[in-house]
Amino acid sequence: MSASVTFFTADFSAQNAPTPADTALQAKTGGHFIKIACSSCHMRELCMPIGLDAEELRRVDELVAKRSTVKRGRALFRAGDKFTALYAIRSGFLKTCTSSEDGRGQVTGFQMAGEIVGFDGIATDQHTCDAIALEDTEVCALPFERIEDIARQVKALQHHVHKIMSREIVREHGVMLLLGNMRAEERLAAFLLNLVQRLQARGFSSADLLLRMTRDEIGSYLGLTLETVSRTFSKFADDGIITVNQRQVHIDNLDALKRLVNHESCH
Amino acid sequence: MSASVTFFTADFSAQNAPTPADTALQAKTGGHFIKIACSSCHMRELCMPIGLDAEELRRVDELVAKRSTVKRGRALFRAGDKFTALYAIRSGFLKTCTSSEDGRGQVTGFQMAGEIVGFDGIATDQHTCDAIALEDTEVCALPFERIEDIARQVKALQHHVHKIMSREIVREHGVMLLLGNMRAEERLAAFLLNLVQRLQARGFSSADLLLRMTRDEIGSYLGLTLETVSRTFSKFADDGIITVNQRQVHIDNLDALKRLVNHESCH
DNA sequence: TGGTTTGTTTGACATATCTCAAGCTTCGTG
DNA sequence: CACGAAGCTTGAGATATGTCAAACAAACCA
Repeated sequence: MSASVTFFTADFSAQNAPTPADTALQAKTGGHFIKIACSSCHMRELCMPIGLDAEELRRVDELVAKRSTVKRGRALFRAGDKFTALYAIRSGFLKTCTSSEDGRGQVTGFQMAGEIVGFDGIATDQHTCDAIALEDTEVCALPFERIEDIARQVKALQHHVHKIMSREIVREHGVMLLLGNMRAEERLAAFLLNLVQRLQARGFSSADLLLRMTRDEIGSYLGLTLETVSRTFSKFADDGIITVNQRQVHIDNLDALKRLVNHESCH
Repeated sequence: MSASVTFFTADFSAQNAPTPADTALQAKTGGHFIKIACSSCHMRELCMPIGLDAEELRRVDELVAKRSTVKRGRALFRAGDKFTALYAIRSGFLKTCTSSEDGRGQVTGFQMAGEIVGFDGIATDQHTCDAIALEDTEVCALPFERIEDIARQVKALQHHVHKIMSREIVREHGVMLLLGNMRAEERLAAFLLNLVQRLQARGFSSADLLLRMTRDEIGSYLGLTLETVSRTFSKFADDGIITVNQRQVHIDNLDALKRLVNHESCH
């Protein structure tokens, strides 16, 4: 993955007609000029550094180059692509996955609105993983050179970028712990808890979730086969912990899930 | 882990007597004033951004606050400690490890000279993992606020910091792939190859290596038990791929190791 | 120097998860 | 609407790795 953390995104207000002075804040998308401004994005509280003054806000608003839509199944970028920008997810859902020379693949993360992808590309100026849309997804391209330019002027933005990358590193530590130490039930429980927690932070129900990914993709992320994922879902359902209807999952017993992750059940 | 990538470190030249003008470049360590300057560190090519002009070099030299030694078995920092600085490893060897609430631990990385640890702390201003010295280790403390201040002035340093954090993210993707997809032999082969590759970049033999960590620590990093690690070492030795004498490992057949990682042998 | 601790190796056995296979459901498309 | 493809579930059996145990080696310390 490249990031699964909140940042800043750009807002789309159809009623805002462009003016000549807006040039720096505009982007042509699908034949329409749209105003792009992080400061008015509804994802703002989730993503922006706080405490910016007016001047700083103005600068940060210049971050977004353009907004675009990635159709379900299509790639936002692929391993090997030249790295030019980070992408803030405005809506939708992505997975990021690496693959090794011999063809093994690994889903490294799932990203949702308010999160940023693309950090993997900075190291070598080339992306090292694919970012694939699991549903139609709107993203704002943030040219990385522009991010660096503005970060040199706006201290809060600079620190924000560092925090986000650090969070991504910490997140991956958590995944390593999961992959290295947990058993199938614990992994799936941790996965579900992480998803609902992130959805809840975005105002969604903390008990209902619609999985955007296949059992295979969950398995890849968790280091399990799709069959084990499926069986574990069934087991949780039998135990009355969740109700599963295809990709629709309802959490009936949150505490039981938490206990599973904390190892309090078995052994 | 916090980082396993090269950065900048400070050099220690005992013959350099301090002058009053040196104040900003000095640190008191063990009662002796020592001159600390990244620009003259023997790890420089490994770690510093290149192409700095004289003025930029001067600024970057102000990064290091102090140099200190961490005795084998002692912690450089621990999860929960307040985050104030990154640490450049001048010599020695570290491991970083996280642990979950229920007491499970996971070694997230091994770091050697020329690499930086501590990035995990930026996100929350607290470290989230322990950094433990596996042998007596010299580190340079780089106060993070100072890094950010100078990065705002020196573009090359700013980009360097971003690259290093990105590299760490990419490295962890690799570990995730290893933990999620590989079998014991492949994991250990990948581990050994990674170690010799990094040692080789530091001028050491590409065939001989002295493991600084226990079988248990290797196992934790690779998501295996120490017994499996031990057995796999024995298997490699039986197959004539390596020669093992305690922690001294000689690689007899590098290609065989590479083939193992690339899955070309089994299945 | 000897005794204790820590780390390593190896064996026997248990088991969680994988593999292979079949049947079923849902979704997309012509 | 029907067909095919893709995704999901479940079962039976195989196996890689974990667990437990014992013996050994090395390192450390009094």
